[in-house]
Amino acid sequence: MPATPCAWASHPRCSRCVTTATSTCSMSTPARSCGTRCARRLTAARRAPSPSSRTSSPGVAGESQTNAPAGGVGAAGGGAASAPRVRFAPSPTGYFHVGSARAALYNWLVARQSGGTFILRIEDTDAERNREEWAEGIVSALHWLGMDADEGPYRQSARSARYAEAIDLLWSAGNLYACDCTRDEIDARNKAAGIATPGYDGHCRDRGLERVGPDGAGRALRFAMPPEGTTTVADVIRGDVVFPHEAMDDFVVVKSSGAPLFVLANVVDDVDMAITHVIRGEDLLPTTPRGILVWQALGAAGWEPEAGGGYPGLPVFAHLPLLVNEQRKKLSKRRDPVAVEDYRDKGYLPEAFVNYLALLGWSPHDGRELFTAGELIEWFRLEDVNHAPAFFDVAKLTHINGEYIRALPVDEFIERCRPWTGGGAHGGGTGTPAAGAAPWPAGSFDDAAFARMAPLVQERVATLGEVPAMVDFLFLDEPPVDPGDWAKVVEGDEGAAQILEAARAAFGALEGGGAGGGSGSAFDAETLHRVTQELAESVGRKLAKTQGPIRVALTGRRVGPPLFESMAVLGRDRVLARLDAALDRLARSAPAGPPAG
RNA sequence: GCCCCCAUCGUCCAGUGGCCGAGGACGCCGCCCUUUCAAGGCGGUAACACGGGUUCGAAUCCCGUUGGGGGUGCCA
Repeated sequence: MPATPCAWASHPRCSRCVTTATSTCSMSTPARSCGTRCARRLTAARRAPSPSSRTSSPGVAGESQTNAPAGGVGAAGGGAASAPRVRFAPSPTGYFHVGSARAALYNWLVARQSGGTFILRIEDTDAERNREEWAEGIVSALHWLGMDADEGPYRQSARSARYAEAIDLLWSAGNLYACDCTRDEIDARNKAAGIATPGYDGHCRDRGLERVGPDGAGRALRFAMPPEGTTTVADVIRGDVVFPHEAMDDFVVVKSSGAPLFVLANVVDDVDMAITHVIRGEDLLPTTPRGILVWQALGAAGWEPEAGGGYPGLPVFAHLPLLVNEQRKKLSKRRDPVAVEDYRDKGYLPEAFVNYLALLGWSPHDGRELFTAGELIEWFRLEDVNHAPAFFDVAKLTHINGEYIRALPVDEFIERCRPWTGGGAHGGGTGTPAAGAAPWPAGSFDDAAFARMAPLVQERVATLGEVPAMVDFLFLDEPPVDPGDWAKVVEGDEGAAQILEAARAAFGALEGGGAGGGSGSAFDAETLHRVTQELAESVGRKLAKTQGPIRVALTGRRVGPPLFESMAVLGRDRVLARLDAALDRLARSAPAGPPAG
């Protein structure tokens, strides 16, 4: 097998690495990327068994098939010659999977960094997966992430005529044969043959069945595999992956209903849409050789792509490592938090989410972990993507989200909170939790009050969804008393009543803001801090221990934004009223009196 | 069963034959700061799966083992 040049078309000087497996790429920036990966691929290629077989099957020629360009970089699909055309091709499932989001991101990055086209194609050939709102959900999730498609969304369900053409063509060319075996029959034969869990045994391959049975029912159509030889997937991330044909069975390409299956529809679309780079999950790697065979069979049969311009060479492939859970298993929707919409609703910022997604399987050479989409586009390299599955770590996502929130200008932070605070109108599009998510009555939100608290809240939350609980005490008539906090910090503290009484007196002596009365001191954070400090000294406690009961009385919880600012925003009247109420409640629930003895 | 992929701290990455007595980040632990909680600062914990080989020298290259994962559908 000849040395294989790097298939990564956009790489300006990759052809330098072609010569031998030991040659070192001399390109300067970024130094490691090209030389290393190409070296990897070359060694992988050397490992591949040399093709030797020949076939007379109805399928395509049985020689070693590969998507590696034969004569140099420029031969790989349209990828090298023109701007890349990448596609994100999810099947609608009712929600947007984080793994899909990452695949979409990597595709989007390749398009953006190369002046290419990012195409969205909904793979809904399966009638069960064909709900309109599901497709809309994909579009809106992509929009939220800032990755709008340049083309599409195309719907496979709207392209059946095209698939029918391809099927007829392949049938005429002898690549397909009809099969009327049932799954049970196949299993029975395999079992009899002593094979545990096998594929199709080729039973109908030479029976010459018609596409339609005597009863008028359609038959499934299988692709006739070349019996010998191998097909090689030249993968940008993994190098050459060789699949012996003898280990692949004759796969079904058309259902008995006449509907096309994944490999067929997927390849027809990629050809028609002139896709140059196929970037998707590693779970599709084992089916890629099938797709390559179909791609080649279609070309050999004279298929004319919708896009025109002649039949395209194979696309460049890149199979991304899977995203896994703590059990190292593929993320499952049943037990793992995989819906992007849920993260959106919890208050994760799209830019933070994208940042984290990018880090799952890739990182810039300088070790930076926080970067803008623009920097990502500039630095990202598909060939630098890791090979091993990555654990989707919500804790780290959350940390990064917190970094992004804290970096926001306060004004923007306030705006971004609107979907959760309910105050004013918000721009729509990015927002999200269901309307009325805020825990207070619609009309009681006070923009000015929230604005005063915002800087303090901003540095205390890691997600926007945590914001309401930080400020709800300001917009509710009664503080939302946490039973546990009340029991521990107020009821459980023998000095609480004394502190509350003293606080009531000290704060009451301050002016409420208007003129007249009081000590002449304003009801502001600085003064409140000083007064509370004095109060603490008078009862012989530290400020930290003193503010506890007051905090719970006023805000209902023992943790929250700084107390004195909170009190200032609350205002003198409400502070005094809540202190009274707390004293009242304490008197009723826990009759005072020192414990005996 | 068969085919394929993968293997550095608990996690995500850095590492591409000597600069590695392995670096960063998240998490965790401790200290500092401090009106709670965060944030921030400082310090700490913790990994090259195993065995062979190649080499003067291997986390790095090769082979094998083990382990994990994916695929094996008239799903995608």
